[in-house]
Amino acid sequence: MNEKVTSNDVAKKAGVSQATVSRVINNYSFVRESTREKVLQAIEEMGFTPDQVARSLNMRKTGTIGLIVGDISNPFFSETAKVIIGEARESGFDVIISDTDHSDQNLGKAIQTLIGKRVDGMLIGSVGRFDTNVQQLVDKRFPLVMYNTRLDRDDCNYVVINNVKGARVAMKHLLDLGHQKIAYISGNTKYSTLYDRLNGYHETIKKQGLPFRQDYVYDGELTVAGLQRFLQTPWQDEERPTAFFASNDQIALLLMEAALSLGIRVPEDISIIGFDNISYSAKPFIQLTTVSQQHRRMASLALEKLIQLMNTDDKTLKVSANLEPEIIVRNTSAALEQ
Amino acid sequence: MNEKVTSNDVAKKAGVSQATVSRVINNYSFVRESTREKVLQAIEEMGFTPDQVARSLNMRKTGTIGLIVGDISNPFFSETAKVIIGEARESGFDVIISDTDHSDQNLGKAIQTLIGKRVDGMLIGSVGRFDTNVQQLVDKRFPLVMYNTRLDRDDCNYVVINNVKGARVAMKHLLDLGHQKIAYISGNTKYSTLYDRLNGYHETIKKQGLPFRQDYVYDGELTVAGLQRFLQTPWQDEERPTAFFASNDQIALLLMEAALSLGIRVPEDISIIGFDNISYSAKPFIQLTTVSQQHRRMASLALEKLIQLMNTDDKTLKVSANLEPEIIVRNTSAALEQ
DNA sequence: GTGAAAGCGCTAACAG
DNA sequence: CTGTTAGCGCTTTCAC
Repeated sequence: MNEKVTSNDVAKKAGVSQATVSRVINNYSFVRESTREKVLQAIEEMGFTPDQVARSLNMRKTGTIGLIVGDISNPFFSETAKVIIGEARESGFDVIISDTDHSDQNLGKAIQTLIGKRVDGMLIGSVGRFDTNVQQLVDKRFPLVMYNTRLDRDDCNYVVINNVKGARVAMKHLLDLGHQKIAYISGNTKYSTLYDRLNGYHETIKKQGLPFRQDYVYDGELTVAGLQRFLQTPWQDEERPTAFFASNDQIALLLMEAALSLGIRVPEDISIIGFDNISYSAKPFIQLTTVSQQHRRMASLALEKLIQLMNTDDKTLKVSANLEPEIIVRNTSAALEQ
Repeated sequence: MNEKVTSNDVAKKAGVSQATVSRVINNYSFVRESTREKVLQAIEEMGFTPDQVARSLNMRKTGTIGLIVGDISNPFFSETAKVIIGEARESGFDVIISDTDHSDQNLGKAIQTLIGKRVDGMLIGSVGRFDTNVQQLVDKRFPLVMYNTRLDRDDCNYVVINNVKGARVAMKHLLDLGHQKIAYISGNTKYSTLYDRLNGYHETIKKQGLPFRQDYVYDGELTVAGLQRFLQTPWQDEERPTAFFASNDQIALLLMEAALSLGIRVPEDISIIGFDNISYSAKPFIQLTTVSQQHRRMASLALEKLIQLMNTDDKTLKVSANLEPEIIVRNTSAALEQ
């Protein structure tokens, strides 16, 4: 910024050695009060701000963590990011955010630049089950905690909910309301989260002895137009799904849009249940029934675990946590009218 | 990460000097092809990633910019952040995000840590008109571009729309629909954006020869409960506002919630117009009439300007830009029924 | 073309 | 308590 005042300049002005300046900015205890004050005053007068870059270089830590998400404009991620940024700061960390747009290639690049920047640890909210870039990080035992999604291996650190169970809970809710013909809108199953939810759906269908119909599972483009086409599938009347389980709230909202545009009423004509409980789902004009994955708590825990990881030398420490899914019944699901 | 491989290690392995390694990772031209390849191979084999911290230290730049916003979970900011993060990466910058929770004190601290981290520049989306911390940055000619809000002085860099005009446009829309009794829901006027919009409201009221009523302006707590109380103000029937101008979309949504909970229909009973055009406002179950401030374009421009600023030594360069407000008419505003 | 050497601004022993 | 001395891992002259 202005004419680069360094600890050396401060030292000269205060008439002490540069090391002493370093001692006072680091609150080292054994500095005579009078010299401490001299230094402090010089710092004040010269507008000195310690250079964290230099500091990082020989401390081998930067006080920065990397946060990688698939889409920061998705409320799920912006809401978790808020928690992470806030609590990280309280613990003395800044956070660099990378947005991958759900591309594996971008994820790879993001990891590379973050490694280059020597972040002390990473939090990853979107990672494919078999992502090779993240696998390598794990193999290297780089301090890393995944949340929301995780790799398909156990020797890694993550905070997730039991998504199979979450899907089961969602299905049970629909079944309890009398629905039997339940369609599923799948997101990209490269993510464990979405893969597990799909499995929970399948599992429930099977356990209930319901016929499995491939045409009840949508895995096309996640746009209003695509979902409109799905809703307009030429089912026989008695085969038409009466309930739709969307693999997350964003998708559920899209589905609600599609239904609305087609004059299909929710929940009168069809019931809809989502997953995640993003804050918009609670809005009175939406009132989406959904399953909470306690995302703020998840974010908070993930950071807490990461900090543990960064503070230990035990390369074998496991810090994963599992949260419980929780159903939130609102107005988009209703009993099936006979 | 793993056992810290440095350019020195690479140099030894490749049988060249460390300086040469530096030359190849920086794509310096005058390196013999054969030695370049030797080095590249050693880098590959050893899994070497250049230490950007060391690099930053003597290049006096970090390739990192700071982004400060009032609330990253607000879609306006997460959507602009997405643009900024994406385009910054394309230009070789990472971004550290600070979330101030709209507190001036947090803003001050955020600036301090970002300065300490030696970011190459800053983008600030939320700054009070007279904020002293940011004033100091401007005085120092630190590379800084504000967007959305700005300081109340002209010798600073910003990208904003003409908010007075935007408010005028919003008011005109309501007036054209026959509304005369128009209430205004004010946000915190420490922000230029919200200050200007309030002025645009006042100005229009005056120019139209409409009576100015203090009880038409709400500047209480921005919660559903607070807005419910406002809607329940014991106005005489003929004094009851027929239209509400909310100073931004978030607030408009809260107002819609409040109205809904009170059984007040929009737009049948009251018209509502917002400001910002966040993506949720376009959702079919919301369909909020609003004024766009082209926020993605604003973010993109702000970053572009910042990059200009960071690439010049001309400390007097001014890079501000003004965008035009644009009304988006949807379903929350309707002609006044006589 | 390539090596040697001098820092970038700080922290961390090690003396005294 | 405080100064001196090495680096941290790079980039960048300046020679050869």
